[in-house]
Amino acid sequence: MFFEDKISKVYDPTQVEQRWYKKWLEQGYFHGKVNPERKPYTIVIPPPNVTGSLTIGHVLNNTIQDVLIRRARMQGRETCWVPGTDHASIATETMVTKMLAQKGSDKNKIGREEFLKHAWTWKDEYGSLIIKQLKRLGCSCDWERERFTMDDGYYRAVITAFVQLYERGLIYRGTRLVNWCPATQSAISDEEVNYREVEGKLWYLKYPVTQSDQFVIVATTRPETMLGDSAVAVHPKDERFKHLIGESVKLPLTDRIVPIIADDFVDPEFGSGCVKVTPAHDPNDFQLGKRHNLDFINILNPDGSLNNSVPETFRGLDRFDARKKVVSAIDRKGVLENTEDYTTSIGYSERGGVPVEPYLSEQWFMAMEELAKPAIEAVRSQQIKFYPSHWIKTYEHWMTHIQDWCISRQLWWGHRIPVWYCRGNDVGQCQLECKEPIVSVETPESCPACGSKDLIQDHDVLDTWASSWLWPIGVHTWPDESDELDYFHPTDDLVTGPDIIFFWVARMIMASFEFKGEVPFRNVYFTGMVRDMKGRKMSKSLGNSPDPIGLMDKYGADAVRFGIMLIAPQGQDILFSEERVEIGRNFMNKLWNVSRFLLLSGEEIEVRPVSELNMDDLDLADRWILSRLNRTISAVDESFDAYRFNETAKKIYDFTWSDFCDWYIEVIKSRLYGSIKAEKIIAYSVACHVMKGILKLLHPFAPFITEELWQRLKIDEERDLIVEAWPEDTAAWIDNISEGNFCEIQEVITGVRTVRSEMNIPPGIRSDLFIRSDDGQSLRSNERLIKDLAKVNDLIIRPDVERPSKSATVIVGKKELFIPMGDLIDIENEKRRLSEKISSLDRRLSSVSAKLNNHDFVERAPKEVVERERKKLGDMKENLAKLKQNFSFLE
RNA sequence: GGACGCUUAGCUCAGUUGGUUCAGAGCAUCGCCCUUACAAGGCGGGGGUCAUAGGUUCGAAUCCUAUAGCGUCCACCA
Repeated sequence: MFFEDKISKVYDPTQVEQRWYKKWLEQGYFHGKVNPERKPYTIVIPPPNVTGSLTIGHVLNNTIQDVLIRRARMQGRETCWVPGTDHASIATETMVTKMLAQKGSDKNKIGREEFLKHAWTWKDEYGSLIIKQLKRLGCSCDWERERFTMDDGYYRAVITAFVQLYERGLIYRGTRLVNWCPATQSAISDEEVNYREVEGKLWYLKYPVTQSDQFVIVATTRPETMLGDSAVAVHPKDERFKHLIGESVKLPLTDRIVPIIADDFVDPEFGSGCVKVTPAHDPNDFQLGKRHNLDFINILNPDGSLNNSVPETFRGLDRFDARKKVVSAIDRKGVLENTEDYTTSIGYSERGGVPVEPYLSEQWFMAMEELAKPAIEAVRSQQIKFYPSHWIKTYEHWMTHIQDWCISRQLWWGHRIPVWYCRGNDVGQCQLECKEPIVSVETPESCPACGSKDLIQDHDVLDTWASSWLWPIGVHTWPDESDELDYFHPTDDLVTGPDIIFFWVARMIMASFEFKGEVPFRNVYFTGMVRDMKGRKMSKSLGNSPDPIGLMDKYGADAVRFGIMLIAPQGQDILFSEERVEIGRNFMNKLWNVSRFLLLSGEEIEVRPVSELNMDDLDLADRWILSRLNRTISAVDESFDAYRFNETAKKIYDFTWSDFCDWYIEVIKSRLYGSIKAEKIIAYSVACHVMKGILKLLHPFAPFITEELWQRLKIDEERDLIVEAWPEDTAAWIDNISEGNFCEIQEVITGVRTVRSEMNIPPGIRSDLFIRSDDGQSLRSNERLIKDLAKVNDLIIRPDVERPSKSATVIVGKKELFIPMGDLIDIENEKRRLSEKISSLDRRLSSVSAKLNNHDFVERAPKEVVERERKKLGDMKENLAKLKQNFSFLE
């Protein structure tokens, strides 16, 4: 009877997905234009690194954005989701350097210009991979607006921002102790350092006090830095060492004489109470050095090896080799007092993966305090909302303790700092003025002070985040004003991970205030981290990160999207496994098959819009499902607006599977297969209406399959689903009475099914059903429904029904159901069943009556609650009596 | 050291304002079914003193306090 070729039995996503993505693009549905008639809805993508490929984290993040933008599009907003990629200065440079190394080349050999050529080639080759993958996922980005953080326009934005901040005095150059990554040989920001606990040692060293035979003992985790010591410090009030303050020690190995100083910083309780001070290689010692005017002795080369400031035997050694050699040298000298095991936390370079060095160098910094002020206020005042809100505290803490930001990097791939230095003219005049750097958006032709053309540009590039912090304004036309910029900025929602709250979120807020005078976005949704089932982070080295493309090949993009949305509670980490995607896949298949049913069974049935149906012709089930649909719509809207996507997905899932498929479709089968034309039309029209409502609600989550099914079910004047109107909940369809009546019928059917199942009645065998009920009106008018779904032959509903012999009993509400079973009945089984029911009801009854016997409860609880409990007690007593009576018939 | 989060069925997790519908879902498990959309399915069953101890309340998975375990972030001790 069914034509298998018309619609397959199993949903096959592959060609459906490709076909629809192409069609949507051709129709220009993704592109947003300035349109004063409509309210804009904007998102900017957190630009993935050009070097990257799609991870499960990206799937989660971008699915959420697509869900948001698709719903907004259906709600009639002018949508614009700007995509793009990040040049990822240090990450990309590291990869290109590795690639060169494989070819036997290296960046210093080929020089800056040549290196950048390689980098651009690399970018052109790999940069589009993740973009392709996002398309595969179904992301409805405005691809005509795709940007790259180093394209020409964006470059100009970054440089302009630098110049403006310099002119405001917020960007300055200074010599400071910075986090130095010896692997990439560049400074990095505080945020790019990750601390890890490491098993190390604490070495106690004896430093001889000059002109005395005494020693002071200092403890250190880094003995090699003793080569750069320029003092020993003690606490000023420490009685043990008071007499030594102002004296000096002679450093072993270098024989340098350094003073013993007093400073509150020293904790007398720790170690020996004496601290060696290495101002050029430790942040605390740096402060000490400044306070006490000590020498800053830099002992390291940029690659982490020891330089010429140390005795010859140590020169050129790597810092870790030097440590070993220093330890054995002092041991031989007899000044190694003691060695202890010691766990300490060491900062590692996020990209380089090696321990960072506090390293004295000249860098560019951005003063942050002033920039932070409006940004703090915006979040505090809820002008920007965080979901979940507990991130506010983290944000505020960082913002109120904000440090100046080291923005220069000793790298080549990135935005080269727009600063030039004059090397003086031939005459050699105006040397003084030439010391001022020339900071300019345009490349200067000559020195404004002396006219020399011998200018040299700063070698360094900017931190990646000093470009991506402009993303919301930079992807449009900034620094140029335009209608577009004003129309699409601020954006509505930002979806990102909490791991970049400081790197990116906080800085974007500061940038938009600084350069555009307003917030960059109104809401920030922080996703959780995606982990494996053991709770471990996804990582390449663990091999536990699944390939999203492989998953999409196997299950379809919709299944992947829906599966992950179903398990992504707001702000909670997500334990991912393929099983989740299977749930998505199964649901898509369910959806496919219920549509298949409608398409195949409705071939010759006329469909009418529900609004044109005569209300009086609607069946109880029709009213019920329409009421449920409308409740679902408003529940979906509610959880959507609260950014609770997992809840939203779950509601659609439950309604579709349980209400629509398991009940409504089963219920209407008798009408559809029957011979009354009018009934067919009504049931089928309602079913199609509900189905289309489901497709609309689900479209943001599963765009491909819903569009495909929509096309097959839609009537001519309807548009493509992607731009169809989002469903409105029609309050008029909400029908409490029908819901109550239908629920009663569901209970009767389930009750009968349970008994049949427990009594092992084969499904092929139908039985009669007697219902004793004072109020059987609603049941009687739905006889057919009960008969079909409960496999009943004769249905007798009367207040005075006699209990047939050899029957099983079920109590539903106030009704007694009797199922005559003839010889199939197992009396012992039925006895056990009933007595279990009796004792369980007995237990619940006594708990309710205890409650009602409690004076305080009756006095203090709201009236409705007490009334409810009273009614409950009454019903329970009645039911208990019925059960007991029926039990007695079995004796 | 500071901040935040988590602990509910064998597993993975929902549970928004305390009170019918609060103890739920999926997977797993057990029983019966290839019933003309779907076995990636249908029907039915079993399974939890909601981490622990106190407290608030007539009433707590839900609010408060403490404890334990797990996790994340920030600061950092030479």
